[in-house]
Amino acid sequence: MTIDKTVPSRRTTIEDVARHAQVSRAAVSKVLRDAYGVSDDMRERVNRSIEALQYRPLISARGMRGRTFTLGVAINDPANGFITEVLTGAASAVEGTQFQMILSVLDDQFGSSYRAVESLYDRQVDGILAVSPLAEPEWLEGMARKVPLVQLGVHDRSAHHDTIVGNDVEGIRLMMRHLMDLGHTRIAHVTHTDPSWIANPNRPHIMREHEYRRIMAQAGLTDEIDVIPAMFEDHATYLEMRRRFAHGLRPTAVLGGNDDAALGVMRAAAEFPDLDRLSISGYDDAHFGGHPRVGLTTINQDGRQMGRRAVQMLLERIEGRTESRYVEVPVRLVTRTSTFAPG
Amino acid sequence: MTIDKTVPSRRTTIEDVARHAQVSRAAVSKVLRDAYGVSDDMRERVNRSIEALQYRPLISARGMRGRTFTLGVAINDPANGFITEVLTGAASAVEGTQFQMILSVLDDQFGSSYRAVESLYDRQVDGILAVSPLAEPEWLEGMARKVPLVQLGVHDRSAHHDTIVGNDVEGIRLMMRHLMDLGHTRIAHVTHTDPSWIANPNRPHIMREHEYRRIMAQAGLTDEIDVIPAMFEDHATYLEMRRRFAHGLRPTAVLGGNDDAALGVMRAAAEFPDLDRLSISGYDDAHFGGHPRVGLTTINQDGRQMGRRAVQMLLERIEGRTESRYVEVPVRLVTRTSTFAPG
DNA sequence: GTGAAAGCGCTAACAG
DNA sequence: CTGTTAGCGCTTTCAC
Repeated sequence: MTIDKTVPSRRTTIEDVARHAQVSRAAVSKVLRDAYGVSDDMRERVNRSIEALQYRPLISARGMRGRTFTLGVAINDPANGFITEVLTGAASAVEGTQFQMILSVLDDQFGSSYRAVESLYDRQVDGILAVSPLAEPEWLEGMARKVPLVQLGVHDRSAHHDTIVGNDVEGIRLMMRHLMDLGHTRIAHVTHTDPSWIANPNRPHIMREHEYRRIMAQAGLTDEIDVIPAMFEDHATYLEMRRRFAHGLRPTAVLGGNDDAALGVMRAAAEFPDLDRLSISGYDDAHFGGHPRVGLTTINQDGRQMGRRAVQMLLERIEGRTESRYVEVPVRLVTRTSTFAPG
Repeated sequence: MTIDKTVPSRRTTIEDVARHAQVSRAAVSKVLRDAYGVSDDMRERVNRSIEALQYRPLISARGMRGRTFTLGVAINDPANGFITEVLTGAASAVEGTQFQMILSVLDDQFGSSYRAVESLYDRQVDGILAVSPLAEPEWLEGMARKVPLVQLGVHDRSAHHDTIVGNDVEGIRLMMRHLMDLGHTRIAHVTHTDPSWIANPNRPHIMREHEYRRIMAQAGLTDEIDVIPAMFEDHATYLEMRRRFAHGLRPTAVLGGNDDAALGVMRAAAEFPDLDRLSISGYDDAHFGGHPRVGLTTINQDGRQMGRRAVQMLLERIEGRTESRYVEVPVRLVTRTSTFAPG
């Protein structure tokens, strides 16, 4: 066992730096914040001391007076491919700024984002990015009055927060046209219908389902409408689809409410060889669907770009913008086929 | 535009609650912390006021004196399948406790975990879970002296932090035996060799590579040893493998240093039809490899379980345990084949 | 069983 | 240009 040298039991504080540099605490604080009114000589002395003492400001203490330089991102499911894309984009936008990003994951049994978002608020973040929050619009607006907030995914406008969404109606339109052009009429739609979820017509999956129903009806296929309830998660979808396939259900195409759902359909379909010609498509264009063996046809809404833009908007709000913005990003159809390679 | 009712410009504080309940601030604080010395009557009065005022304690202020009830998890890449598994497990272990989990993502160009971990420390978390941290062991040990810490992935022991790892040596052994039993001799290994990474022989990928080399040599296949450098990320692996395949490199089996690398190999292989019989295997058993169309043979080390155990160990440390623990979880070979289903 | 008061590390007036 | 000082909201002795 080696000897413990330099065990700093007490954290280095601004006071220590001030003493070391022979200046006042206020002076150190000013250097830290790049505030007005410090001589070059002083700045250098202070910086040297900061370096020497390995000083790092305590965010909690900072937060009690001013900013924490922290952006909070609330997400529902870290395993979801689209969310991963958003996070990657968000992280790239934060990089190089003085802000640090922290994530809070939805963690309660009620399937709501309240705790995840509140927990960020309690931690004094300077701004919140709520990714497809499971919360009442009014509640979110209330939060937005207290802290700069950008909401991603849900088509709710507010004068108090910004919103960035994909064009879900257009996305479903593109996909349905594609499937119908291929000659499909028995098109089923897998979506999330958990009743514990917030009933909000502006949530993307509700908009997608709505548009699916509308297009089917308009094409005279009302009788073929088949909305399959499953979680937005491939295992639950797999179980539900397997049950249905086993009961003889035979759509010619299944449109997943998101890519994970589509993957679950594939899992189930793999167990029914007579389903060889089933068309399976998804929504979101998460990374995984692009794998050559999967070759998922889907709708791209550029999650990375959305995450990046969202953070930019949030930073603008933190810097003082008050008029609210509503951004709808374009979507495009991505058609793929699976390339099989054994091994 | 609706009228803004109830815009609480100032946050509700413990002072407000005390006034509302007609007690002292200290009394409220005690109720909050379930501390000793409060009458039932008082507790109820206070709780009613907390409810009525929708009071939520400010974590920053709490942190300045006591705990923040926050667990910080530092990760390198949110898109990595194994990390996702670990997070899922960690989240399940945090659920139901009074702690809240926040994540910090590696975000610097230098490919080091210093900022991610320090940022958690600066935010006064009560404990840190460092997932495969890219940091000098001594540095991490220094952090561990200041805050309860559990390290997951790297085979470094310390008297100051706990460690939980998979049995990487055994994992590679299982996989190599499997491949050799299938008759393979031209087995290549894809791994991460970025020189900017911390050179630590205890990092899992280094241990895996080492064991791969050892087994090849022992089998008299020294000349066949082929370590392919690529990032642990499927795109980079794809590019490197495509280049190699195009140059005529034809191993009969490729062992990916992790699943993502294996997926990248598959992507590249899909472009070379004459590679039909190439055996591709991975390591980690991330969710995606189990998809029937992918059917990746890999080594399972139960990331969820690891994440769950890691959080449990961290909570124990926070509660006062000081003797350090080193846990190695078992691994097992998972063989799969891809089931093709067009669509 | 209860409350007054000190202080955590920092920022922001405000004096000098 | 620099230093003094008053808090931010909470927890924690320590009297009562």
